[in-house]
Amino acid sequence: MSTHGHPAPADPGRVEQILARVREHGGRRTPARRLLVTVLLEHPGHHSAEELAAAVQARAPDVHLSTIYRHLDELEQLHVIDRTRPSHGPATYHLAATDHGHLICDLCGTITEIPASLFTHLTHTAQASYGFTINPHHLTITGHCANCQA
Amino acid sequence: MSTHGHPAPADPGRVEQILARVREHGGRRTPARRLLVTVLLEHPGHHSAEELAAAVQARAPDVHLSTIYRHLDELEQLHVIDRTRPSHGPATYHLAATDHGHLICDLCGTITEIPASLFTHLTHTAQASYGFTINPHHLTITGHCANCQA
DNA sequence: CTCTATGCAAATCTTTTGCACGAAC
DNA sequence: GTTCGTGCAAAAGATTTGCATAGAG
Repeated sequence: MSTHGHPAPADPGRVEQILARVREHGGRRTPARRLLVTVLLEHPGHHSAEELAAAVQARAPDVHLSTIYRHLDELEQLHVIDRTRPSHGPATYHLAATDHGHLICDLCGTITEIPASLFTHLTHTAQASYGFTINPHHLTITGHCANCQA
Repeated sequence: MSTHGHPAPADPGRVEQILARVREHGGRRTPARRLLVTVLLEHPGHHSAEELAAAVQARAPDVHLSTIYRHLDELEQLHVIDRTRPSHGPATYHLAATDHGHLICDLCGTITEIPASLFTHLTHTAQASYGFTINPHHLTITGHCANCQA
Protein backbone atom coordinates (compact mmCIF):
# COMPACT_ATOMS: atom_id res chain seq x y z
CA MET A 1 0.00 0.00 0.00
CA SER A 2 2.93 2.37 0.43
CA THR A 3 5.55 3.62 -1.96
CA HIS A 4 9.28 3.92 -1.41
CA GLY A 5 9.81 1.62 1.54
CA HIS A 6 13.55 2.13 1.63
CA PRO A 7 15.33 4.73 3.70
CA ALA A 8 17.43 7.49 2.20
CA PRO A 9 19.82 9.72 4.15
CA ALA A 10 18.10 12.73 5.71
CA ASP A 11 19.87 16.04 5.23
CA PRO A 12 20.30 17.39 8.80
CA GLY A 13 20.29 20.94 7.47
CA ARG A 14 16.92 20.45 5.94
CA VAL A 15 15.58 18.91 9.11
CA GLU A 16 16.59 21.98 11.10
CA GLN A 17 15.24 24.25 8.39
CA ILE A 18 11.82 22.65 8.72
CA LEU A 19 12.01 22.78 12.51
CA ALA A 20 12.81 26.48 12.23
CA ARG A 21 9.65 26.94 10.23
CA VAL A 22 7.71 25.15 12.95
CA ARG A 23 9.46 27.37 15.50
CA GLU A 24 8.24 30.51 13.75
CA HIS A 25 4.72 29.36 14.29
CA GLY A 26 5.12 28.81 18.01
CA GLY A 27 6.27 25.19 18.00
CA ARG A 28 9.24 24.02 20.03
CA ARG A 29 12.20 21.88 18.98
CA THR A 30 11.40 18.57 20.58
CA PRO A 31 12.89 15.13 19.96
CA ALA A 32 9.58 13.79 18.67
CA ARG A 33 9.23 16.56 16.09
CA ARG A 34 12.81 16.21 14.95
CA LEU A 35 12.45 12.46 14.58
CA LEU A 36 9.23 12.68 12.60
CA VAL A 37 10.72 15.21 10.20
CA THR A 38 13.83 13.05 9.86
CA VAL A 39 11.73 10.01 9.08
CA LEU A 40 9.72 11.95 6.52
CA LEU A 41 12.94 12.98 4.79
CA GLU A 42 14.32 9.46 4.89
CA HIS A 43 11.19 7.89 3.43
CA PRO A 44 10.25 9.97 0.41
CA GLY A 45 7.08 8.04 -0.43
CA HIS A 46 3.49 8.09 0.79
CA HIS A 47 3.02 6.66 4.25
CA SER A 48 0.23 6.31 6.75
CA ALA A 49 0.41 7.83 10.22
CA GLU A 50 0.85 4.35 11.62
CA GLU A 51 3.79 3.57 9.34
CA LEU A 52 5.49 6.82 10.23
CA ALA A 53 4.88 6.18 13.91
CA ALA A 54 6.52 2.77 13.57
CA ALA A 55 9.58 4.31 11.94
CA VAL A 56 9.83 6.92 14.67
CA GLN A 57 9.28 4.35 17.39
CA ALA A 58 12.14 2.25 16.04
CA ARG A 59 14.37 4.96 17.54
CA ALA A 60 12.18 6.37 20.29
CA PRO A 61 9.68 3.73 21.41
CA ASP A 62 7.79 6.06 23.70
CA VAL A 63 6.60 8.47 21.02
CA HIS A 64 2.86 7.99 20.89
CA LEU A 65 0.71 7.69 17.77
CA SER A 66 -1.37 10.65 18.89
CA THR A 67 1.75 12.80 18.93
CA ILE A 68 2.46 11.74 15.36
CA TYR A 69 -1.06 12.75 14.34
CA ARG A 70 -0.68 16.11 16.05
CA HIS A 71 2.57 16.82 14.25
CA LEU A 72 1.30 15.59 10.91
CA ASP A 73 -1.61 18.04 11.19
CA GLU A 74 0.80 20.79 12.07
CA LEU A 75 3.18 20.02 9.20
CA GLU A 76 0.26 19.87 6.81
CA GLN A 77 -0.90 23.32 7.92
CA LEU A 78 2.59 24.64 7.29
CA HIS A 79 2.53 22.99 3.84
CA VAL A 80 5.58 20.95 4.71
CA ILE A 81 3.71 17.75 3.89
CA ASP A 82 0.58 16.76 1.97
CA ARG A 83 -2.15 14.41 2.96
CA THR A 84 -3.80 12.10 0.44
CA ARG A 85 -6.90 10.02 1.06
CA PRO A 86 -7.13 6.79 -0.96
CA SER A 87 -10.62 5.38 -1.55
CA HIS A 88 -9.91 2.72 1.03
CA GLY A 89 -7.60 2.72 4.00
CA PRO A 90 -5.93 5.44 6.04
CA ALA A 91 -4.68 8.81 4.81
CA THR A 92 -1.11 8.93 3.57
CA TYR A 93 1.40 11.73 4.07
CA HIS A 94 4.47 12.81 2.16
CA LEU A 95 6.83 15.74 1.80
CA ALA A 96 5.46 18.58 -0.32
CA ALA A 97 8.74 18.99 -2.12
CA THR A 98 8.15 19.76 -5.75
CA ASP A 99 4.85 20.47 -7.41
CA HIS A 100 3.28 17.26 -8.57
CA GLY A 101 0.04 15.36 -8.77
CA HIS A 102 -0.88 11.82 -7.78
CA LEU A 103 -2.29 8.94 -9.74
CA ILE A 104 -3.84 6.51 -7.26
CA CYS A 105 -4.78 3.05 -8.46
CA ASP A 106 -8.21 2.05 -7.16
CA LEU A 107 -7.28 -1.61 -7.38
CA CYS A 108 -3.83 -1.94 -5.83
CA GLY A 109 -3.49 1.44 -4.12
CA THR A 110 -0.19 2.31 -5.74
CA ILE A 111 0.51 6.02 -5.88
CA THR A 112 2.36 7.40 -8.91
CA GLU A 113 3.61 10.94 -8.94
CA ILE A 114 3.25 13.07 -12.06
CA PRO A 115 4.97 16.40 -12.73
CA ALA A 116 3.12 19.69 -12.42
CA SER A 117 3.64 20.37 -16.11
CA LEU A 118 0.93 17.86 -16.95
CA PHE A 119 -1.80 19.91 -15.37
CA THR A 120 -0.80 23.51 -15.86
CA HIS A 121 -3.56 23.94 -18.41
CA LEU A 122 -6.09 22.63 -15.94
CA THR A 123 -4.74 24.95 -13.26
CA HIS A 124 -5.11 27.99 -15.47
CA THR A 125 -8.58 27.10 -16.64
CA ALA A 126 -9.86 26.45 -13.13
CA GLN A 127 -8.60 29.88 -12.14
CA ALA A 128 -9.94 31.64 -15.21
CA SER A 129 -13.32 29.94 -15.47
CA TYR A 130 -14.19 29.20 -11.86
CA GLY A 131 -11.98 31.49 -9.79
CA PHE A 132 -10.67 28.31 -8.22
CA THR A 133 -7.03 28.11 -7.13
CA ILE A 134 -5.81 24.55 -7.40
CA ASN A 135 -3.50 23.39 -4.65
CA PRO A 136 -0.61 22.11 -6.76
CA HIS A 137 0.65 19.98 -3.89
CA HIS A 138 -2.54 18.06 -3.57
CA LEU A 139 -3.78 17.03 -6.99
CA THR A 140 -5.13 13.53 -6.80
CA ILE A 141 -6.55 11.45 -9.59
CA THR A 142 -7.87 7.91 -9.35
CA GLY A 143 -8.11 5.16 -11.91
CA HIS A 144 -6.35 1.92 -12.84
CA CYS A 145 -2.60 1.66 -13.03
CA ALA A 146 -0.69 -0.10 -15.80
CA ASN A 147 -0.24 -3.27 -13.73
CA CYS A 148 -3.90 -3.62 -12.94
CA GLN A 149 -5.26 -3.36 -16.49
CA ALA A 150 -6.97 -6.75 -16.43
CA MET B 1 -20.56 20.88 3.68
CA SER B 2 -22.99 19.56 1.06
CA THR B 3 -24.11 20.94 -2.25
CA HIS B 4 -27.62 21.15 -3.64
CA GLY B 5 -29.68 20.76 -0.54
CA HIS B 6 -32.96 21.19 -2.35
CA PRO B 7 -35.06 18.39 -3.75
CA ALA B 8 -35.81 18.01 -7.43
CA PRO B 9 -38.46 15.68 -8.88
CA ALA B 10 -37.13 12.15 -9.44
CA ASP B 11 -38.00 10.63 -12.81
CA PRO B 12 -39.72 7.33 -11.90
CA GLY B 13 -38.60 5.83 -15.20
CA ARG B 14 -35.00 6.46 -14.36
CA VAL B 15 -35.44 5.00 -10.91
CA GLU B 16 -36.72 1.75 -12.39
CA GLN B 17 -33.99 1.80 -15.00
CA ILE B 18 -31.36 1.90 -12.29
CA LEU B 19 -33.15 -0.80 -10.31
CA ALA B 20 -33.15 -2.95 -13.45
CA ARG B 21 -29.41 -2.56 -13.63
CA VAL B 22 -29.16 -3.67 -10.03
CA ARG B 23 -31.47 -6.58 -10.88
CA GLU B 24 -29.14 -7.77 -13.63
CA HIS B 25 -26.42 -8.14 -11.08
CA GLY B 26 -28.46 -10.27 -8.73
CA GLY B 27 -30.04 -7.55 -6.62
CA ARG B 28 -33.74 -7.53 -5.80
CA ARG B 29 -36.23 -4.69 -6.05
CA THR B 30 -36.74 -3.70 -2.46
CA PRO B 31 -38.33 -0.61 -0.95
CA ALA B 32 -35.06 0.48 0.61
CA ARG B 33 -33.19 0.30 -2.70
CA ARG B 34 -35.93 2.15 -4.54
CA LEU B 35 -36.03 4.88 -1.93
CA LEU B 36 -32.29 5.41 -1.89
CA VAL B 37 -32.16 5.69 -5.68
CA THR B 38 -35.11 8.09 -5.58
CA VAL B 39 -33.38 10.24 -2.99
CA LEU B 40 -30.17 10.25 -5.04
CA LEU B 41 -32.13 11.47 -8.07
CA GLU B 42 -33.94 14.10 -6.04
CA HIS B 43 -30.77 15.49 -4.50
CA PRO B 44 -28.30 15.97 -7.33
CA GLY B 45 -25.43 17.17 -5.14
CA HIS B 46 -22.77 15.50 -3.04
CA HIS B 47 -24.07 13.96 0.17
CA SER B 48 -22.72 11.83 2.97
CA ALA B 49 -24.16 8.42 3.78
CA GLU B 50 -25.70 9.91 6.89
CA GLU B 51 -27.43 12.69 4.96
CA LEU B 52 -28.82 10.23 2.45
CA ALA B 53 -29.98 7.96 5.25
CA ALA B 54 -31.82 10.89 6.85
CA ALA B 55 -33.59 11.65 3.58
CA VAL B 56 -34.60 8.02 3.17
CA GLN B 57 -35.68 7.76 6.78
CA ALA B 58 -37.96 10.76 6.35
CA ARG B 59 -40.18 8.38 4.38
CA ALA B 60 -39.23 5.00 5.81
CA PRO B 61 -37.90 5.47 9.34
CA ASP B 62 -36.86 1.85 9.74
CA VAL B 63 -34.26 1.84 6.98
CA HIS B 64 -30.97 1.43 8.77
CA LEU B 65 -27.76 3.33 8.07
CA SER B 66 -25.93 0.07 7.45
CA THR B 67 -28.38 -0.75 4.67
CA ILE B 68 -27.62 2.63 3.10
CA TYR B 69 -23.90 1.88 3.22
CA ARG B 70 -24.45 -1.52 1.64
CA HIS B 71 -26.45 -0.04 -1.22
CA LEU B 72 -24.07 2.84 -1.74
CA ASP B 73 -21.24 0.34 -2.15
CA GLU B 74 -23.33 -1.63 -4.60
CA LEU B 75 -24.31 1.44 -6.63
CA GLU B 76 -20.70 2.55 -6.73
CA GLN B 77 -19.63 -0.83 -8.09
CA LEU B 78 -22.24 -0.51 -10.83
CA HIS B 79 -20.93 3.00 -11.58
CA VAL B 80 -24.33 4.48 -10.86
CA ILE B 81 -22.81 6.80 -8.28
CA ASP B 82 -19.36 8.11 -7.39
CA ARG B 83 -17.72 8.43 -4.03
CA THR B 84 -15.53 11.39 -3.13
CA ARG B 85 -13.35 11.60 -0.03
CA PRO B 86 -12.73 15.13 1.24
CA SER B 87 -9.57 15.60 3.27
CA HIS B 88 -11.71 15.85 6.39
CA GLY B 89 -15.09 14.39 7.15
CA PRO B 90 -17.12 11.55 5.69
CA ALA B 91 -17.17 10.39 2.07
CA THR B 92 -19.78 11.98 -0.18
CA TYR B 93 -21.77 10.28 -2.92
CA HIS B 94 -23.50 11.54 -6.04
CA LEU B 95 -24.98 10.30 -9.29
CA ALA B 96 -22.37 9.52 -11.96
CA ALA B 97 -24.37 11.20 -14.68
CA THR B 98 -22.02 12.93 -17.06
CA ASP B 99 -18.26 12.83 -17.05
CA HIS B 100 -16.93 15.55 -14.84
CA GLY B 101 -14.31 16.37 -12.25
CA HIS B 102 -14.58 17.98 -8.84
CA LEU B 103 -13.01 21.07 -7.38
CA ILE B 104 -13.15 20.78 -3.61
CA CYS B 105 -12.45 23.85 -1.52
CA ASP B 106 -10.14 23.03 1.38
CA LEU B 107 -11.56 25.91 3.39
CA CYS B 108 -15.34 25.72 3.05
CA GLY B 109 -15.75 22.24 1.60
CA THR B 110 -17.81 23.36 -1.39
CA ILE B 111 -17.68 20.99 -4.33
CA THR B 112 -17.75 22.48 -7.81
CA GLU B 113 -18.22 20.26 -10.85
CA ILE B 114 -16.15 20.86 -13.96
CA PRO B 115 -16.73 19.32 -17.40
CA ALA B 116 -14.63 16.43 -18.66
CA SER B 117 -13.35 18.57 -21.50
CA LEU B 118 -11.06 20.39 -19.09
CA PHE B 119 -8.96 17.36 -18.40
CA THR B 120 -8.96 15.35 -21.60
CA HIS B 121 -5.34 16.28 -22.18
CA LEU B 122 -4.42 15.03 -18.75
CA THR B 123 -6.34 11.81 -19.36
CA HIS B 124 -4.49 11.14 -22.58
CA THR B 125 -1.08 11.91 -21.15
CA ALA B 126 -1.60 9.72 -18.11
CA GLN B 127 -2.48 6.87 -20.44
CA ALA B 128 0.35 7.49 -22.86
CA SER B 129 3.14 8.22 -20.37
CA TYR B 130 2.20 6.10 -17.39
CA GLY B 131 -0.21 3.48 -18.72
CA PHE B 132 -2.64 4.88 -16.18
CA THR B 133 -6.35 4.95 -16.99
CA ILE B 134 -8.00 7.85 -15.23
CA ASN B 135 -11.46 7.20 -13.89
CA PRO B 136 -13.34 10.12 -15.46
CA HIS B 137 -16.11 9.83 -12.89
CA HIS B 138 -13.80 10.37 -9.99
CA LEU B 139 -11.41 13.22 -10.72
CA THR B 140 -10.95 15.30 -7.61
CA ILE B 141 -8.86 18.41 -7.20
CA THR B 142 -8.46 20.47 -4.06
CA GLY B 143 -7.65 24.12 -3.56
CA HIS B 144 -9.39 27.35 -2.62
CA CYS B 145 -12.69 28.39 -4.17
CA ALA B 146 -13.47 31.89 -5.39
CA ASN B 147 -15.35 32.77 -2.19
CA CYS B 148 -12.52 31.79 0.10
CA GLN B 149 -9.72 33.77 -1.56
CA ALA B 150 -8.78 35.76 1.52
C1' DC C 1 8.79 30.32 35.69
C1' DT C 2 5.50 30.01 31.84
C1' DC C 3 3.70 27.85 28.21
C1' DT C 4 3.95 24.06 25.09
C1' DA C 5 4.53 19.02 24.30
C1' DT C 6 3.66 14.40 25.43
C1' DG C 7 1.91 9.87 26.91
C1' DC C 8 -1.94 7.60 27.97
C1' DA C 9 -6.66 6.52 28.06
C1' DA C 10 -10.88 7.35 26.45
C1' DA C 11 -14.00 9.27 23.27
C1' DT C 12 -15.49 10.17 18.59
C1' DC C 13 -16.60 9.48 14.03
C1' DT C 14 -17.13 6.60 10.00
C1' DT C 15 -17.71 2.36 8.06
C1' DT C 16 -18.01 -2.73 8.19
C1' DT C 17 -19.64 -7.18 9.71
C1' DG C 18 -22.19 -11.27 12.04
C1' DC C 19 -26.40 -12.93 12.86
C1' DA C 20 -31.33 -14.17 13.01
C1' DC C 21 -35.50 -13.06 10.90
C1' DG C 22 -38.35 -11.37 7.13
C1' DA C 23 -39.14 -10.53 2.25
C1' DA C 24 -38.42 -11.23 -2.89
C1' DC C 25 -38.52 -14.41 -6.49
C1' DG D 1 -38.61 -23.10 -0.70
C1' DT D 2 -34.34 -20.94 -1.52
C1' DT D 3 -31.74 -17.09 -1.63
C1' DC D 4 -31.14 -12.40 -0.77
C1' DG D 5 -32.24 -8.23 2.12
C1' DT D 6 -32.61 -5.95 6.49
C1' DG D 7 -32.47 -4.27 11.25
C1' DC D 8 -29.88 -4.43 15.09
C1' DA D 9 -25.90 -4.69 17.76
C1' DA D 10 -21.37 -4.98 17.95
C1' DA D 11 -16.80 -4.60 16.03
C1' DA D 12 -13.30 -2.46 13.57
C1' DG D 13 -10.45 1.20 11.86
C1' DA D 14 -8.79 5.91 11.93
C1' DT D 15 -8.40 9.99 14.18
C1' DT D 16 -9.21 13.34 17.93
C1' DT D 17 -9.37 15.03 22.60
C1' DG D 18 -8.98 15.68 27.88
C1' DC D 19 -5.92 15.63 31.27
C1' DA D 20 -1.94 15.50 34.34
C1' DT D 21 2.87 15.68 34.02
C1' DA D 22 7.42 16.38 31.80
C1' DG D 23 10.13 19.35 29.09
C1' DA D 24 11.48 23.58 26.19
C1' DG D 25 12.44 28.39 26.19
